[in-house]
This record gives sequence, C-alpha cells and structure tokens, in this order.
Amino acid sequence: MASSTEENYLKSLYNLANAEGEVNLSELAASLQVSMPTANSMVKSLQKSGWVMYEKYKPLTLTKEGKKIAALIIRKHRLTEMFLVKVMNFGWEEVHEVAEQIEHIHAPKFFERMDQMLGFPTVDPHGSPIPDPQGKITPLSYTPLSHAKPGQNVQLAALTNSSTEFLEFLNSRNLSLGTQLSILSKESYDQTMVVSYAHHPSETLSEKVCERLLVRVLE
Amino acid sequence: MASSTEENYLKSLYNLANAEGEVNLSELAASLQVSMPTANSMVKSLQKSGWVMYEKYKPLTLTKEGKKIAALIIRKHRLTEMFLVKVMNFGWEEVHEVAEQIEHIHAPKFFERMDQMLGFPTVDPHGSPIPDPQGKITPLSYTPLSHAKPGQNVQLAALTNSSTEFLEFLNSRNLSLGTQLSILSKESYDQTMVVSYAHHPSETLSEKVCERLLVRVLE
DNA sequence: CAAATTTGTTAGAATGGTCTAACAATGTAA
DNA sequence: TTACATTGTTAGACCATTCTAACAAATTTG
Ligand SMILES: [Mn+2]
Ligand SMILES: [Mn+2]
Ligand SMILES: [Mn+2]
Ligand SMILES: [Mn+2]
Repeated sequence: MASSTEENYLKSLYNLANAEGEVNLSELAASLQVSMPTANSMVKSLQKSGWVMYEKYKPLTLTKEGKKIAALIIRKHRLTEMFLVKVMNFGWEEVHEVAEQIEHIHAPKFFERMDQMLGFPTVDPHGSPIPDPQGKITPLSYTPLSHAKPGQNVQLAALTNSSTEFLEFLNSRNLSLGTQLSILSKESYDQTMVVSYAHHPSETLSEKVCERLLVRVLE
Repeated sequence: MASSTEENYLKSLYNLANAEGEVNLSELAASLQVSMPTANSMVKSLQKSGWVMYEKYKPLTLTKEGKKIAALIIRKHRLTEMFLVKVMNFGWEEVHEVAEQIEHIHAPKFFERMDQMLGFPTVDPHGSPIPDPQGKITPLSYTPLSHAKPGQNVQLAALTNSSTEFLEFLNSRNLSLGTQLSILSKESYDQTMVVSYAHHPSETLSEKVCERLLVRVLE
C-alpha cells in the first residue's frame, strides 16, 4: 500500500500530466517542494512498485495502476472538501489544507458516508470533478470567462486556480459558483472585463481573474 | 511539534499511567506493539523534547507538557468518535480505528466544528470523558456492575474496555449507554449476574462482562 | 541468599524520506 | 555548432523509526 508520501507523489504526477500524460522531474520536484534528487529517488521506487514508468532522462508517466491510486486520493480530497463546506460549514477558501491531510486516511466507510450525506456530488466546492469510486473522472469542459463576449450571459462554474488568495478575492466580490454574470464590456487594451451580477451592477475584473474563472455560457 | 508516532507514544503513556503517573517500559512497548529497544530509544528522544521524565531503569512519567499534548490528542480522538457516531451514523464498535488516524490531523477548526456540531459533549460514545480544550479531564466515577447488589436499579454509563468484540457482544444483547438495568440476582459461585431491562426480562451476564460495565446507581 | 525470570540497555543494522555537492546529459541560443 | 542554461543523475550523508542479538540490572522465587 502506498504511504502518504507516495500518495502525494502520485497525485502530483496525475495533476501535472500534460496531454500525453507526461511529467518532467523538475516540475514534479517543484510541485512537491522537494529537491530533484529526492524526487528522482522516489520516482525510482514508485517504478519498482509498478505505479510509474521511468527511463533515464525521459519524461515520467503513471501506469494504469498509478493513475487509479491517484484518482482515488483525489476523490477522497474532493469529497472531503465538499463535506467540510456543505456539512461542517467551512468556507471554500479554508478546506484545501485540511483535505490535503484527510485524503490520506484509510477508512473506506468514512468516505462512503461523506459521499452519501452529500448526495453523491460530482464536483468539489471549486467546481473540480470528483472521480467516481472506480477512479474514473468525467472531465468538464467550461469556457474561461476571458473567452466570453460582451453581451453574453454566463454562470460561474469552476476555477482553474483555487489558491486561498484567489478565493478570498472572489469572496470580497461576492462571487461564488453559480453566480450569473452579464458581460457588459471588454477592454481590448488590457483584456479587463466589466460584468454585472446580483447587487453588483458594475464590477471590473482583470485579465488574470477572467482567465481563472470558468463559466457555462447561457443562451 | 510531535510527530504522529510521538503522539501515539504520549497517548499510551498517558493511558497506562498508574496512580503515581508511572509506566514501565515493557508495558509501553507492549501497548504500542513495538520492541523494547524501539520504545527505549523513543523514550529518550521524548525526554529530549521535554515530554517525558526518564532515568535508567526507573519507571517513566510524563512531564506537564507531555500530559497536555496527550490529553489534547485524546480530546481529538474522542470528539472524532462522537462525531462519527452522532453525525455520520457509525456504530460505536466501528469508530476507534478511524479515530486512531484522525486524532493526528492538524486542523483546530475541524475539531472545533465537530465540538460545536455535537453541542460540546463531555463523554465519547463509550462513556469516556472528553478532555477540555486546555487538556483538563474530569474523571467520572462510576461503579462496575460487578460491585452492584441484587435489587438495585442502575444505568449503563461507560465501559472499561471498548474492544470491537465486547461492543459487538453488547450490541447482540441490545445493551447501550443509558440502558437501565434491574439486578435480579448474583451467583456467588461464579459472580454471574442476572439482570432485566427493556425487552430483556432476564439476561445472564458473566463476571467478565459485569466488570467491564460501569454503571450509575439509581435510587 | 542464589538461581531463575523479567525488565531494561546497548550496539549495530535496515528502511523511508530527505538533503547538498558534484557531475552528466539534454536542450537552446549565439 | 559550440557555449550556456536547464534538467537529470549519482554519491554520500542525515534523521526518524524500526528491528535483532547480546548483555546487564532488577525482581521474584525456591
Ligand atoms: Mn483542494
Ligand atoms: Mn496530501
Ligand atoms: Mn477509541
Ligand atoms: Mn493514533
């Protein structure tokens, strides 16, 4: 069975994988905040366990088995976040650190009960999909707000970044998942957008913010 | 900050302490299922951290600081057990193993919310007292059922043993905390007691069972 | 008390996870 | 295409946690 440390490596590999499912050692090391030799030696041991495919100087890929373990940890992480928000009344900006720990708890029934109490949710509090109990994940395809056009009505569906700072920024603007926005205008010089939504007749959002907001376009 | 391993050692020391607050190394090792040299070396390192007082060949005692850390882990353990039973609908026989893991989560707010959702409980699902947030514990003084006399009416208040097997035995007899028992008789040969309670007009309990049941005597 | 048993200690080793220093391979740009 | 920068590897070390083997101190028992 994978240790917490190994689980974190598998999760990072899963999250960092590009379209070809490949990850560089340097990204992996950076994402886990360990030195490259540390990541290197762990990768070799993950290979021995059959969870990672590795050849000297080549990019890393997860095996089928490795991917499944990673997806199930992510499932526990996202279920936990949802539980903290919906059942225990945490703010969406407070849950990640706790979930980072609870995802390593070995107690199937604990997570089954969460799932059940939550009514089998498919997305976490930040709009990211929750893998199913077999580790299958249904990718959701939303549009970055930055790609939307003036005149469109959209609904906030997910985030590409869930840092505490960004979530606190959204809180300060009363923006949350489900918020419906009307796009009033877009400044072509700096890509700033002006939007309106409940109790906010005119709010200006920077390009940086618009890129991180994923929306569903309403007709 | 204490590691999970260290926390488990402190917790065992706390639970094993006799009236003088002393614990032998061999008990400690046995309770944690490690070899004596392992326990010995850990004890030395706990001493270095200022949590244990240790002199060669002498019994171990926790320092004030060590006791507090232990009590706060026990608080997290018992709050978790209560949460699992009351909020997540676990049986009292299913919670210990999960709590053994969750007690090591570092997330004050997580446990504060549990406490709040539970209405600030003072005992866990097995009747053991929950230390307060400062680590102060109010010992409850109940009587073992084995000391009760025929003719008395008592109420099941706590257990001296909470093994899964014992809890399942109690489940099989519909005995739970709060159950009111009338003591019908006690066999002086083998200390077996015959009791009656809701839907159980006459149930025979072995000495072993009676010693493990703590009761409040009703007038 | 002396012998036997139990309890505690030391030494030495293994594993998992981490580091720094040194160097090698690969990729990019002059 | 050679030089520079980036990326990856190896070697060697450290700390935490665990073990077994050997021995020593303390306690119990005949
Ligand atoms: Mn998260
Ligand atoms: Mn984690
Ligand atoms: Mn317990
Ligand atoms: Mn524990």
